[in-house]
Amino acid sequence: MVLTAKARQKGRTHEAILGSAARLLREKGIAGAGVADVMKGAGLTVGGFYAHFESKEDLIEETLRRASEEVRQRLFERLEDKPVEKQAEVVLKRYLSAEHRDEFVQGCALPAVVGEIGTTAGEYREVLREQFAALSSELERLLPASSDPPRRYLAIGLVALMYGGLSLSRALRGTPLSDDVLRACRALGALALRSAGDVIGAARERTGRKV
Amino acid sequence: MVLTAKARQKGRTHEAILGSAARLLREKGIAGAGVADVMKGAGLTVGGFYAHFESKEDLIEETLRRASEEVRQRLFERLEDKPVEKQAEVVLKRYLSAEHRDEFVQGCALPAVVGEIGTTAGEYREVLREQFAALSSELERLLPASSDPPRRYLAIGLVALMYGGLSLSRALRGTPLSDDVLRACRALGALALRSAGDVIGAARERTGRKV
DNA sequence: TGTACATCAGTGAACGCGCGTTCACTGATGTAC
DNA sequence: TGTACATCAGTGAACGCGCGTTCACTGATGTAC
Repeated sequence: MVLTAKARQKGRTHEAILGSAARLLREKGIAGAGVADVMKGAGLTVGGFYAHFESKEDLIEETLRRASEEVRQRLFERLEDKPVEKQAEVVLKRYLSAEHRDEFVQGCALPAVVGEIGTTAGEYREVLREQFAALSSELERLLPASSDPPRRYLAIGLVALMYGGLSLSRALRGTPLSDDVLRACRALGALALRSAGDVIGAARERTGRKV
Repeated sequence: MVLTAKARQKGRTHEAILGSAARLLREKGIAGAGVADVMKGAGLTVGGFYAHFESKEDLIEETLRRASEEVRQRLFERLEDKPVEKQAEVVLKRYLSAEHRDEFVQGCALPAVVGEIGTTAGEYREVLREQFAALSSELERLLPASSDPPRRYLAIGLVALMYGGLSLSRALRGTPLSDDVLRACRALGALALRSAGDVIGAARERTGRKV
């Protein structure tokens, strides 16, 4: 027997803690997601926490990785239904939707953590770097070939636009500006995608070959 | 005598506290800017704080307003030297420069506060709304007439891009991605500005009149 | 102008509170014989 | 299979610490006569 009943139960509890942490993290940020609250959200008491994680820092790192991966998966799923040249825009619209802004349980956690990572010693900088890179390179694969800006930069810029828009929209929740920000970012993103495509088209016309 | 020496001294101290608070706020965020530290930075001790501000919340509101106004002023100064059609891009480049990213003393405070405003009860939402609106409408005045997206939305989107880029770049400080993010956002912004201009040009050609 | 009192910016210790972490303990599960 | 012991996930109170705020106090400045 590789896994005893006890070990299986521990695994389930571990997941429950991570789930509770992800929810609180998105809603209240790193500092706002207290260990006692996280455990309460998983139906447990504080003391048991350290049987599962070395420290709060450890929990946050694992939660960030897990949550980012989930969001990324949901963001890029079922794209085959859409025409290739529209797929990037679909991702943009999913991310910059009012539903995603209001979705604390499953939504993107970046808006709740980037500021804190920037202002504190930055223990989580590496996790952010790796998750940001994963997001932008997955988006890059949906972009048309482009030379100005290069495809990689276009992807990075779009992710920054998406993050900035969602972040501000969440912070402005309840005011009319909140929806305006989402709309504006969708429009700006679409304009950039269209233009990058056009540049390709124009270049192709001029040079008579693929770029 | 309208202002006694004592009152003048108090005014100077008030400014010193605000200056110290602005510095700490940009560097460490709202939660990280402790009242005792702020007072120490102004060469004072904790207790005196409440002769100047009702509460920490009061201090942060005043600091946010003051700091945003200063940044806005610096961002839009000496633009007359530049050709009209380049002014918006100059603002973008100033905001998304490596110098601005590293500038804690005078740089933009938004990256340090937006996340916290989004995740806490949001006492500062109104201040953010008003400062965000001021920034985007000042930028709007530098943009070419545009109908898709409308000029106002273009401005809002660009501010979100600027904020997102600076925010991520600061959080990724020290990694190569940090510079890439700035570069990518500058390129994306420039592309959008160019394209919005082109759309106008194209529409003008088609319709034979000003749009 | 001089004197006696009032004001109040600023001091520094103390307060209550919430946080991350520790710790002695419990009891169900797992292991050894 | 049954029994005695070991393990360890989870409990809940307690710890130290940093925070925002309060408070009795000081002493220089301002006011009234």
